[in-house]
Amino acid sequence: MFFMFCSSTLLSPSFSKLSLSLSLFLKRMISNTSSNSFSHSPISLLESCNSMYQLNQIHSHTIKLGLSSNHFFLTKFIIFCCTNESGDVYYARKLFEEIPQPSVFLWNTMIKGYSRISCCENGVCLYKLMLINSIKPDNYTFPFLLKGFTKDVALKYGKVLLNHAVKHGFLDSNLFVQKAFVHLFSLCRLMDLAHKVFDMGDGWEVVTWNVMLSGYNRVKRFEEAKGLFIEMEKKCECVLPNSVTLVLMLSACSKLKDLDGGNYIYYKYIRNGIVERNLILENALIDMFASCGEMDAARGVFDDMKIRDVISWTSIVTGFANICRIDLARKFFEQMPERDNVSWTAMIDGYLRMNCFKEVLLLFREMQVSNVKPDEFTMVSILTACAHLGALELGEWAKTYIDKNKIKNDTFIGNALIDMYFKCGNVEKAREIFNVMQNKDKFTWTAMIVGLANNGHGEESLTMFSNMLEASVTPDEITYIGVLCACTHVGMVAKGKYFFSNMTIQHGIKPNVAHYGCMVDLLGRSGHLKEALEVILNMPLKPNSIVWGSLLGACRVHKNVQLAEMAVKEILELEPENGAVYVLLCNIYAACKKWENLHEVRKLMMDRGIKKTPGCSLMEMNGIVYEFVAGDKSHPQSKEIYGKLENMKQELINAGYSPDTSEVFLDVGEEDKETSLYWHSEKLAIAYALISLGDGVTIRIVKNLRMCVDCHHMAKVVSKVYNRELIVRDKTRFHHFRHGLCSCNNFW
DNA sequence: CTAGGGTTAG
Repeated sequence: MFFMFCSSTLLSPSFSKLSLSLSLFLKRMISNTSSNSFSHSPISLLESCNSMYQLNQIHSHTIKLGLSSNHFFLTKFIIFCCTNESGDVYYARKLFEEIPQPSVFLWNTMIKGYSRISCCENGVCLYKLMLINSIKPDNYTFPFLLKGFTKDVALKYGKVLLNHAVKHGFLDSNLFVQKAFVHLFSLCRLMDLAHKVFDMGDGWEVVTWNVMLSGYNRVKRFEEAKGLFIEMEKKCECVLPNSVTLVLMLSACSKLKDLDGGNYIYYKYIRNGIVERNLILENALIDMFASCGEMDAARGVFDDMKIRDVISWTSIVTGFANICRIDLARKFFEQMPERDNVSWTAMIDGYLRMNCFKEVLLLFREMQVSNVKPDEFTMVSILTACAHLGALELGEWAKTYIDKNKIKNDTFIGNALIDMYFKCGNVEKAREIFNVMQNKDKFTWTAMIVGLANNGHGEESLTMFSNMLEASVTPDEITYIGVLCACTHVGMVAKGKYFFSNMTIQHGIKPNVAHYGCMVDLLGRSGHLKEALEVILNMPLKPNSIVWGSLLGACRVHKNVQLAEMAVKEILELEPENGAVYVLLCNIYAACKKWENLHEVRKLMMDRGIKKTPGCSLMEMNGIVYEFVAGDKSHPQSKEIYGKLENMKQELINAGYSPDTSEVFLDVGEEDKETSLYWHSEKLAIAYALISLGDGVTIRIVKNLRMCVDCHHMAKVVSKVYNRELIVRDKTRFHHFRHGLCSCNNFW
């Protein structure tokens, strides 16, 4: 009735007439509040008000009637403004200020209002004000207050508020208060605290269990989520998992690659229909199977689904990409009815995993054409591809794109940028990014340590490492690989040994095969071949081909045929198809002029039908990446390039370059090896750069194999004769050439 | 309270 009255008030042109009746109505209402004639209860009438506009009407009339400070009305107004969907909390606050001594109830209502509109800082202010006014919080205060907290605010005030709740005795008595704190600590990732509070309560409903599980998932403590779930199952009389619980558990199993756990959930709860299926649950199932590599099972779920969304499809694409079935991933990707940025990024990452960087960039272009906006995940992948291609211009374009399109510049992006700049040889820019990054994680520091080491700044790399420790960031096994790398690249044998032993002593990291590989590399490159061999023979793990490969590389440098033979035999035991190893042995024999042995190996290769994969070099120009393969003539300007090489040769020889063909042999196909017109891929790239790149532009080349002596020598002379800066990144290290100087002093 | 994609080394 009152609602109708209000409505007509709003619509009627003769508002004043009606407003008179309202005044009368209100007066009667007040005089009636204590009477029993509630058949037309004034309270219930007021409560049927449902917009701020209506509330304003009533309020202004109470003012006209001189009832502006009437407690009953103010309270009702505040409740409306704080709890109704359309209520204006700031309006409530003004009214609240007019009440000289508000009750706890009113304080709580105001706090609840701020939580409703997600102004939790205001809620906290009010809570503080409440304490200042000597009002004690009750067991409603905390649930209302905490409800609207964001992660940051929760972190800022969570612990203090917990102390308050303990002090007032709510925490061990009131389930609602406990629940509010479990939610809060789970939200701000303080899972140990959340668990503590959780253990104080008993008989939790399923939602609270779920909050705990999702909290553990959020902080990637999946094992503990599993443990909690097992605990939950023990209490099956009191609480049963629902579909949300199962989704959380499947997600944990997916991240743990725990197929047994995933199957357990599937068979116990899902397959038999104990818990009803829904789209989210089925997608979680697909994801679990897919990340465990069980694509048949994943397909089974996928095929049986009544409704599939873009997430279902993307999970299948990701699953195939993860087991390196890029063809099947692509097939499903093509068949998708719609693709979002996650689908595109998943496909892009599939190619990244296969080291198909050109496909990455092609796909990215396609993505842009189809008008799907990349986000920070996509851009990390693009930057990673640029890093591997040595595509600095493209990488810088990506950075500009990120800035321009306001893509979230998070730690992942920063790390990827640092890595990209280092891999393109731009140390200065990498440092710049590092310096402005506000959140540095272990990846950031590791990228710096590795990047500086690779670019010949070994000392600075080790300084970074001590800065990292000072910043209380815990290094992992990869950080230590970087540290050992730094020692190797500047020949600090003693320091390397020191760090190798310290890694276990200080940080409890057991050296893995790769670390032993680093030690072999460190000792071998610096000429301590016997010691390097001892490391291999005494290591507690089975040496893999990389470890033996390090020794082999060192033998090549220091021309130790005996050890090299031994290493090769070991490697060929492990990888009989590894063409590069045969080639390396041939190179060693060639370097020592042991022609007979060389022919033997050559014959062995022929008999076994081993073919060496051709080396290739990449170079970027104007954002386009060019690929050069040794001896190849497919480039449209091939003639020019070879011409340039021929006339370069004389100029270079005049400037002190003497061609060294000892290592050429096996890089060439059968037909080409007799001709003198054979050129390494990086030489083709250099020649092309000299033809096409303007003066003063740095020539940047990425080579997928080890740079040979001859090319190294030639690059040095090129930088002098043509006054060019040259950066060549090969499989094992960076080579900077400027004015004929090489920053890679202990190249060998 | 619930589902999909990201960074480092060898």
